[in-house]
Amino acid sequence: MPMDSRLEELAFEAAHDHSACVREALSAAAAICEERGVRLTPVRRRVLELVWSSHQAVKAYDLMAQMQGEMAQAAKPPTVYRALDFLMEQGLVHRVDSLNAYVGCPTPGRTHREQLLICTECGAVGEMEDPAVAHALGEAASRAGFSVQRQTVELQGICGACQSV
Amino acid sequence: MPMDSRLEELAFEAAHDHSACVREALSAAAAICEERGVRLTPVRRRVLELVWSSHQAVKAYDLMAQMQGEMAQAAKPPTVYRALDFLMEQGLVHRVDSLNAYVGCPTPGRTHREQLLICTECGAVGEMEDPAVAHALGEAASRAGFSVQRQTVELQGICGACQSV
DNA sequence: AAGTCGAACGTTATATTGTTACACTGCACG
DNA sequence: CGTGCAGTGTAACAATATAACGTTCGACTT
Repeated sequence: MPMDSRLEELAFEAAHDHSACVREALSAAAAICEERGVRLTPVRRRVLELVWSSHQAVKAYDLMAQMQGEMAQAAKPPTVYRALDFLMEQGLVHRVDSLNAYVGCPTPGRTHREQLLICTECGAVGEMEDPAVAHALGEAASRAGFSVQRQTVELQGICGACQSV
Repeated sequence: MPMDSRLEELAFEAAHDHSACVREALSAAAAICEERGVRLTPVRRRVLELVWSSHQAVKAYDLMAQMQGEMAQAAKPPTVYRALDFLMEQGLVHRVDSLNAYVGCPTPGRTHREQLLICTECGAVGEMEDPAVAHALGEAASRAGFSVQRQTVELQGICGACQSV
């Protein structure tokens, strides 16, 4: 089994080697930043690592709390928000609007119009990019005379793993 | 022309008799609450009226500011949030997650899975309920083994009126 | 008529989330 | 060497939302 790219299917798999997810996300991020000539600084890298500490969406202030003590000084809000802004610009992290929280992108490196799946039971956040959804949204919007720039699609429900409990 | 139900098409129409929108929204709300045996109290009615003061999404604290002086005492956060919670439960108002703001529902009275259209130019928020979108989302989610309970679909872009400027 | 109950609202305080403004540092580049 | 700029540190604050508890008032019971 190759090491890459089942990342997007793992969010709802109860037991998996999550440390591999983190390693893969960090190394993909490093490669992407390298290629783009932007800097994955220690602060940014640490925030990304903490966002990836689980498949659940993470709150900005929880990141701050976890970074207390490990930086020279305590991490203040701007530090964390700036890192998150950078990571979102690079497509490495998504903001989950319905939760005011942040989740690592399992398929960074290409821009996409993802749809998020949020399990209300276990809190895990998965991601899909369904062409039929994209197409239907585009069609419907254009019938309404509306030109779409960005989209927020978040489905709340129960993931497969939680259904079979 | 009947008085009812073009409400959902008016959000992006530059010039229309908006006072008619407000009247219609309020009378529909009164009828719905009557029928359901729930109370559209003065506070709730006033909040709904203010939410409908335009087709743009309204911030909770702006509602409070507008209600200063007109209530016996100043409107405090719980007053406004409770009214908004009630109006959302009754499907009279939607929360726009990507804006932390609230907008009147143009087609209350039936529950639905709406998709919001948010114009980044004029700020107007329209709403559609496209069966193909609903179907595509349902299909894609169920292929992912995910059982959907609620959905947040918000498209940011430019409305027809703003495109033709 | 008096008692009781619950929904709605008022009040105070606080929690949570995010931004502004400005200072400092260190490295890339001339 | 300067000089500029990206990144970070710091302090203050703004914006959004909730918790906890008290008060009012009308419907219903007795």
